[in-house]
Amino acid sequence: MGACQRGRELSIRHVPYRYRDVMTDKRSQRAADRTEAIMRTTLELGQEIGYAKLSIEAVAARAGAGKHTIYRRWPSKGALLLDSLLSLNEAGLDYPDTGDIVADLRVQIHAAVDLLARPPFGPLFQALIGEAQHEPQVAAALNERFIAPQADKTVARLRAARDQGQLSPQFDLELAMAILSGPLYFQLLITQEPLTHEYVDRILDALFTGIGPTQAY
Amino acid sequence: MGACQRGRELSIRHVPYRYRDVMTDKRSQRAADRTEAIMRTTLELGQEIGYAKLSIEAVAARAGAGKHTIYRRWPSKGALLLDSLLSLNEAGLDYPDTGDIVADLRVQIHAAVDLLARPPFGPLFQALIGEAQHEPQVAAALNERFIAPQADKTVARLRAARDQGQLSPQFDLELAMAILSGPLYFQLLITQEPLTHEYVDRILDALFTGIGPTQAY
DNA sequence: ATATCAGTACGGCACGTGCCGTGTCGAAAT
DNA sequence: ATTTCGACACGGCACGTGCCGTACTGATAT
Repeated sequence: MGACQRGRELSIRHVPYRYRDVMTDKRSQRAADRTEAIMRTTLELGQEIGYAKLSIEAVAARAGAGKHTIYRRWPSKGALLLDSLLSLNEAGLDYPDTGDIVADLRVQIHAAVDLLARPPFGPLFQALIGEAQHEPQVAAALNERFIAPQADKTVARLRAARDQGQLSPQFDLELAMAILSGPLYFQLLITQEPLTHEYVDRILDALFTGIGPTQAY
Repeated sequence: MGACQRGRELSIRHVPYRYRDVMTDKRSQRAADRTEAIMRTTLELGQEIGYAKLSIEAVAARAGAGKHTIYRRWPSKGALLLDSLLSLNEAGLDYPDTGDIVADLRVQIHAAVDLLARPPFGPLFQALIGEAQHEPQVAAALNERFIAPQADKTVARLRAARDQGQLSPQFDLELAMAILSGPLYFQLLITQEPLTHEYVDRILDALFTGIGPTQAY
């Protein structure tokens, strides 16, 4: 604990300033390669033995890296795993706007569910959310870099539908997003029953039968 | 170390522990007292230093108990904390049926939120849900002994309302429970914004404006 | 010459497990 | 009725293990 307490913005990773934007010089390139190798190894090992048994020592050993190299960049196991998971998704997912709000939400949420609740990365995501419950820094980074962007896209799609008159002008976009997402995380984290596309569809059907454009809500 | 190594018979001192003894004889009563003292200490220490820093060694030390006594009864820190938290709520909470489904749900959910998201026990509950993400046994126990009973009460109240004609006969009770509960856990575990009564009310208003008795859903 | 690296060693902490001697109990023997 | 005994859980202690996070080394690359 307590490595690098200096507030470095919202980023969890400790990237020296000179590595920030300039990927052109060879030194930065080397560092980036090592960083990527470490993250790849983290995902490998994590899938093999699970988050609980995953240790930084083991990652360093398999990656052929020194522990110091890892601690230089990440303050905790959670931060390392978060970066590793997000490195696969840096571009983010793009979602359609076909004009059919329910169909588009379905595509969007199905994709999120596949990423979050299915192998190979679902179990690691789930464990990371667990870790966030007693590591505020991990919680903040997870929110900012994964949850919020995903939520923003959902809200944006809902807003477009409202602007097109498919939803009531009083429709509360943020609340609707929470009502759509909540049951999925409830199923994933609390009841821990399988989170299927069919379940997503049932929720969408239930909600949009009741909150269609003709409803006051 | 090797003081008394002579002539010890090979008797097995530690016979497998039978978990639930009959509480009639004094021996069992003493054991129950010890158990309660350990759980009380667990909650004390947990509130002071948080779940992450809570160690079984520290609990044993403060409770004046041996580590063995703890390991004899609980397989993990999570199991110990779960028992400790639930020991306060053994009776469970009773909820009203005034005939007004929305008002009754509000009372019910407000009480659950107060327990789950407010000091003194909210943070510990939250950490325990986190632990459940990488300890399946904790997850199962948490579900069986806290989540499911709470959900059952919500479903029961919804069923009564449906039987009284306040909800459509096609109303899916389980799904509605998940849609009611989900956003709360989403707020608690994912966005980690404050979980207020006002937020609960907004969700209830939003949902029951849309899913009243005249709706097909 | 400078900086980063892998490798290694270290102190610290909590884990989970042995064994010790003690105290309390109920049952059997005296 | 008193004593003796075995069964059992207990607090305490020490052990070996595993991982933590840090510090130092010499090699390597620019």
